[in-house]
Amino acid sequence: MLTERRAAILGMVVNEYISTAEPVSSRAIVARHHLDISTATIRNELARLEEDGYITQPYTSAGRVPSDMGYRTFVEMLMSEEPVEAQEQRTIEHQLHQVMGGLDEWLSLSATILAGSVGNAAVVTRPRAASSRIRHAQLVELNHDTALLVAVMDDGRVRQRMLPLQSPTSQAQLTDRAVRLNVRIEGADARIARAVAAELPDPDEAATARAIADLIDEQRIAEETFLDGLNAVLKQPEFLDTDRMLEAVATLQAYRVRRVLEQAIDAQIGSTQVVIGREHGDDSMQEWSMVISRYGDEDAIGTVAVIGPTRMAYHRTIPRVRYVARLMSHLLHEVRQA
Amino acid sequence: MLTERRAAILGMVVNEYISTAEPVSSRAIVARHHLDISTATIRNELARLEEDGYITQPYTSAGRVPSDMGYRTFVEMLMSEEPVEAQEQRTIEHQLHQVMGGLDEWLSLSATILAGSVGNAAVVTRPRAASSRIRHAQLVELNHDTALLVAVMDDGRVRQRMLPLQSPTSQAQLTDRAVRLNVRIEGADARIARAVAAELPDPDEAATARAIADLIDEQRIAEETFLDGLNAVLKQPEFLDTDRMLEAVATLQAYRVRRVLEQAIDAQIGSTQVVIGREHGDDSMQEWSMVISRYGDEDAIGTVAVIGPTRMAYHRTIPRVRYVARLMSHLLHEVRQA
DNA sequence: AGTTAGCACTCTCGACTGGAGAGTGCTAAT
DNA sequence: ATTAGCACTCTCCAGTCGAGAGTGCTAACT
Repeated sequence: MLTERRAAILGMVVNEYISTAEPVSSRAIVARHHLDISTATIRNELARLEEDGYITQPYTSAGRVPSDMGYRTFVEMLMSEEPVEAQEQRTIEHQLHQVMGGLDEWLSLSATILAGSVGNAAVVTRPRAASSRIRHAQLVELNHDTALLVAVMDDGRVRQRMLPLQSPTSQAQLTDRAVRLNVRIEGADARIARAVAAELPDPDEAATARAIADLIDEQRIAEETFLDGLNAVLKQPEFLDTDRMLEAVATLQAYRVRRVLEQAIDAQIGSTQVVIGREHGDDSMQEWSMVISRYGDEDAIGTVAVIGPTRMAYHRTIPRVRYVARLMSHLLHEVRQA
Repeated sequence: MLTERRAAILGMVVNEYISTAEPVSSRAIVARHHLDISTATIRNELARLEEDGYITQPYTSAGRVPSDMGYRTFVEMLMSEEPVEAQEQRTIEHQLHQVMGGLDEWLSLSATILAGSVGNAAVVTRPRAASSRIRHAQLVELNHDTALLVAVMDDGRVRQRMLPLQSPTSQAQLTDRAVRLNVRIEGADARIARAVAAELPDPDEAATARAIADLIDEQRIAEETFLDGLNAVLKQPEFLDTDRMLEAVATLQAYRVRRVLEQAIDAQIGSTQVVIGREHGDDSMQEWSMVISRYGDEDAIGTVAVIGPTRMAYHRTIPRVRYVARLMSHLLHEVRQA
């Protein structure tokens, strides 16, 4: 049973370990919090906490280190979130409004800002439309047997693909074809676009419509990720031997991270999910935690996440991830409102 | 004076050091090449080479390590390039033809392939048009006071930017405006686009033309880089303490690399440039070498480069960089031919 | 002249050792 | 239930030592 006092002590252990990265001793706890109980009492409680699996010792007679379960309890019951100060909010919003370039730049910048704010790596994925629709298509002549198909999607993103031409076609003819197609296909999702393609008598037009349908599908699936803050993570004391550092670089650049993001796909927008150490299925993620949040709306959903060692400042990270996710929902909304 | 024998010995030292990463001893040289002269003779020659600055000793009575000048001499006079085997060429071309996505995917994939092929990090930059021209512009309604301006450039790339509208404008009106503008502006570079803007009576149309001119400029300047192979470099023995590893990560992610690429801007297309250690102006690049090649044609030029420790397999890297650059020139040509 | 055997000398590197110090668990008293 | 006291464990660091690798120099040899 986790008595109130034991819970309090667990909280102190986690807090202390998060800030010092050193196993926490009974003496450190008493000294730091000016407690009126003795170190021996603390030691008894620590023994119980260890028995119950909340903390472990790296070796006999060293201080205590939180286990995954310890962190989990901390996150769910013990921690008090550190709000994002108005000052910091202004800084972040300001940086984010600097760039009026395009979606990708926003996303990349968001990852950078978030990573900087929490001192760990951050990942942002492109919003993926639940059901993507096309807003507008255009055909541009590239050479005598190829055209470029450019499609603007309803979330403001642009996709392109080369389109082989059966017969030489002038730019004027291409523009004409695009105009005709737009009338029929505007606002269509992939399924409707295919249906339209099937009805079109002209084979070239039909091929174009099918290509558009493909683009819509790709749009729905392609989930590019923007990662930043590698340097920041690698400076954490958990990686101060080379093997671990190499492993860390490999882990962060691998697909695994993406897979975890996909696992969290059922999370609610607005809510923030925390995955700690072994809670990832993946062995190579044992020593990592992720704080994940979704952004967007019913139609298009992306992911913001922070990745770092399990010894992570959850009480700072969680509100910051949530804040950035909310900000990005707003940004996305600004672009998408038709 | 660099006698013939001394040059040969220098070559052996460099080769040996490149493959073992250990200071090269007189005995190792004799043993490896079954020479008919004694280690003492080699030692005398090594002493002369050191006197002349081609090699150094990490500490008294250790083996010899090439200096920057030693590598330079090796690259220019001693090395024999290892050609890219037909088999490897096929593999690379095959991988590169897998993706028919878009320019960016090609570039990113090229960096990955090159990095894998030489076991070091690789950087590829987007081709930058010497003078960029627009091929086609399109306006798409986003909401009542914003439109999306989409411009297809003559190298097939697409740039976009949001365009504030003075007064509510329908999609039909926007399309109409785009058609009118295209007539005047197709094939224009930034300067011409500005001239057209100045002549247009309608303020909205003029604003659009100016925005197009800005996009053309951005296109010319924006030089996005694709980096891959971080893991590969970090596995090199020169980084097996954490400080150096961290430094390496920082160096590779910093702008410095980009600056060096810009320095090499006057290089001929087709030629390959090697910058070794202190030859970079930058102190933080002391221990790095780059093999740089340009690709493209008179109109649009990009850069391919490999970055690694000065102890780099130049004889393998140089032909591979050259080969990939040539390949990318072809690819670019395929897209650009109008 | 250039080459080479022989040898003393230098420097690194890994293994080993021996406290010092931090921290615990246990026992017995409060 | 709490606590003082103490023996015990384990890490970490600094110092030491010897083995080994490699050189430079000298003197003899071709």
